[in-house]
Order: sequence, then C-alpha cells, then structure tokens
Amino acid sequence: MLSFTEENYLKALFQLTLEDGYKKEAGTNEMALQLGLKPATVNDMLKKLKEKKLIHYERYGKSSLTKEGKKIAVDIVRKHRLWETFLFEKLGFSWDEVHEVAEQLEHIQSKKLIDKLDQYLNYPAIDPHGDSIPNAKGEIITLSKKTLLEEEVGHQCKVVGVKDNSTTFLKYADRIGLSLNQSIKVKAKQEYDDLIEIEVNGKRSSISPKFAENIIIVCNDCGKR
Amino acid sequence: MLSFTEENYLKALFQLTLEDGYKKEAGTNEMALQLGLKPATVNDMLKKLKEKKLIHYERYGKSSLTKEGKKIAVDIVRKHRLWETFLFEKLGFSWDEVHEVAEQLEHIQSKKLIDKLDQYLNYPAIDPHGDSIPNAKGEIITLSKKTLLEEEVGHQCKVVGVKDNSTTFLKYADRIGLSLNQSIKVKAKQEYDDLIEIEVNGKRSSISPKFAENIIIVCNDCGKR
DNA sequence: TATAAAAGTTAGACTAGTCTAACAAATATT
DNA sequence: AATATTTGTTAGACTAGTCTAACTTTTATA
Repeated sequence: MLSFTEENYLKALFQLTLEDGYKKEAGTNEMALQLGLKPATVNDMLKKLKEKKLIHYERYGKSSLTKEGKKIAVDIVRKHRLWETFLFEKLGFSWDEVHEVAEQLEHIQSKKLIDKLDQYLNYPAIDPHGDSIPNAKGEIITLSKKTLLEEEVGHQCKVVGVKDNSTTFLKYADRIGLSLNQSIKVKAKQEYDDLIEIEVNGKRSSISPKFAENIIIVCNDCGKR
Repeated sequence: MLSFTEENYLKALFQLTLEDGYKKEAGTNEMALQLGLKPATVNDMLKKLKEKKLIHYERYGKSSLTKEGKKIAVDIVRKHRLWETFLFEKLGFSWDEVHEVAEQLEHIQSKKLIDKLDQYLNYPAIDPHGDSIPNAKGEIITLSKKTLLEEEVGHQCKVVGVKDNSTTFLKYADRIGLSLNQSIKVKAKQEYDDLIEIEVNGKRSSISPKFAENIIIVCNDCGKR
C-alpha cells in the first residue's frame, strides 16, 4: 500500500510523460515544479520509488514509470476522474470546483468503493473536463476529442468540456442551450464571416470561431468508440 | 487546519466522553486503547491539543474536549455518518462495510462537499447504524432510539439499525420484510410465550423477544422529533 | 496506612517527508 | 574546446507521529 505522497509522485510522472504522449521521461526539476516541491525532495523519493520498482531512474538521468507504476498511476487518475464526474453530475459542483476536492478523494483506498461509484455513474467514459476515464482494467479509450471549431459540417457531436470558464462564456453557452453532454449538429460554416451554424435540441444558432474554439467535443460520426 | 491524526484524537475523545454521555472525561490509556496506539504517543498529542485549546488536559489528569474541540469532533462525526449513509443508500454497501471506508472519507476537507452531500441525501437524521447525524450547525437531535422489544403495543416505529449482523439474522429479517427505514406497527404482545406480533407493510408476523431485541427502532409515537 | 498495581509521563530513538545550502554532472553557448 | 548555465545530487537539519524502556504519580487494597 502506497502513501498519499508516493501516489502523488506517480500521478505527476504519469501526467508529465504518458498523459500527453509527447515524451516518455521527465526530469527531477520538472517533477518538482509539477508537485510544488524542491528538486532535492523529489530526488529522495525517486530513489525510493525506484527501489519499489515503480519507476525507472538512474543518477543524473530522467525518470519514467514501470509497468507496475503506470498501473497505479492510471488507477489514481481513474479515481480522480470518477470523483470529478460524481461531484459534477450528482452533487452539482461546477466545472472548476471539482478538481480540488477530487485531489483528496482520489486517495481513498477501496476497490469496492470505486467500482460501485463507477457503476452508480453508469460507467462514464469522460469526466467534466472532457478527459477520458480509464476503465476498471486500466484501459484508456482515447476519444477523438477536438474543439467545435474543428468539427466537420454535417457531423453530430457531444459537448465534453470547455476551455474557458469565465462567467461571460458560460452564460453565452447557457443561452444557446449548450451544457455538458449536450448533442450538437454542425449544420453549416459560412465562408464569408466564418460563423458556424449549429443545431442544439432542434434550435439553430450561429456562433463565432472564437466561441467554438472553447467548446470541447467528441464526434459521434468520426472515430467511433 | 488539523491533520488526519489530530482529527482522529478529537473524534476518539468525543466518542469516549460525550457520545455515550455517561461520563465527560477520558484517561490517556483509555484513549490509547480506542486509537490503537501506545499511551506514550497519546500523551504527546494531548499536550499538543491542549496547546491548540482543543482539549482540557492537566498532567496526570483526565482529558475532555473544549467547546472548540467538540465542534470539530462533531463535524467529523457528521461527515463520517453522512458518508456511511451515502455508501449504504446510493452505492449499495452493506451495513458492516460502510464504516471502514467512511473512516477515510470523513477526513476530506471541503465544507461545500459535505453540505452538498447532505442535500443530496435529503438531510438524513440517522445513519445506517441507527446513529444520529449531527446537522450543519453541529446540533445532534437525540432520537428516542430503543429496541423493538421495548416498543409499546399500538405504537408505530421505524427500523434504524440492527445489533446483530449475522447472515441468519439478516435473512430472517428479510423474510418478514424488515429492512432499514421500514415502518413497523406493534400489534400485540403475547403474555403466554412473550412473542411480539407486528405488522410490516400490511403483513403480520410474530417474532421472538430475542429477535426483537436486535432490531433498533425510533418510535414515531413516543418522543417526537 | 503502607504497599502493590494501575495509570500516566519522560527521554530517547526511529521513519517519512520536507527543507536549505553546497556541490557535481550534463548541456548549451560562445 | 572552454566556460557558463542548467540540472541534478548530497549532506545535514527539521517536524509530525510513532515506538520502547524507564520512571513517577495516583489509586486501590491488604
């Protein structure tokens, strides 16, 4: 059983390396920054985690997760995102409030709890920020996530998140009927002024590229899942 | 902000002193037993908590909670019992599984979370073990809790807990339609063989004193709340 | 009431996790 | 290639929480 602290290091390493996929190793300073700690502190822990075979690490080298370490990290991410979904969907938290509380909840140790929560939420694939939730086996189904701006004309899609959390933005979204999990159909794109014509719940609206860029969606008609 | 550890000491002291109400102070050894720690360890913490004005403590004396300490302890108990209720009612945990997980969840720090959870559960007054849940103001409404054996003939009551958790017992309870929150009416008590005649959901059953003694109820007709 | 038993305390040690300050290695830049 | 900069490491110190072993005070009892 790992401590909260150890779990946080694994999660940080996961996010720095595998999560965004553009590289597979992270440096000590980089991790310290991510965790809000000093490099010296991180250094000690890296040795400890290597000892436990959870990370690959060599003196003066970069670090990466072992298979075992990755498994644990993915599990923490799964818990984090399931809790976020619970807070948002069931308790009515707003998109920007869920993260902080989920940071605490993700460390609760009970396989049964998380499995029941998953079931209770009806096995969600996406959290309120539009990020994929790993399933019970630790598999992460990568969705063809993109902004509404990038969606093709004629395609149907679903809102899975937003990039802007300002009141102005959210109020605007609300006015045209956009909320999490809302289905949208892209009807047309005007070449003249770049406005995008969408249909939400049978209601048509025209939105600016700037607005569309801040809506994160999953396409129902592109890469099926 | 208190640490998990400090919170646990306050909770233990609350349970040893105020909870059952038969005394108002607890000794160092007694607390050590409750917490599963050594008296020496507890001793150190008592000094620390006294320093923080959360408990009353004098060298070689017994300890008790200050007003401030009690407030915090009650809040932890509130969280614990709300989580137990959530686990039982929403996630389908059994009565004896909830405690362990709630021990962890009770330390999550977020006023908003607990208030929303309370609302989501519709402001429950009793947890799955039949214990009172303090409200948001820290008030504990003491219910006229007793066993079904003690209930008066003609009175209507509600199941709030059980004392026995054996499969035999629970199966029997299930057979006559008894479950948590179930309403019961006591129809008669046989003088001859002490059997108690009850009505559950319009269905009549006769139960033994031994069985009745293990059902915890709140009377609807005695002390109103 | 003297003494044995129980309860409580103190001192010193250990672990986990953090820090600062000084140092070493690797990388980038002239 | 020499040197400056960045990155990473080590050593030593500190805090919180725990322990054991030895000691002291209180309480119970013979």
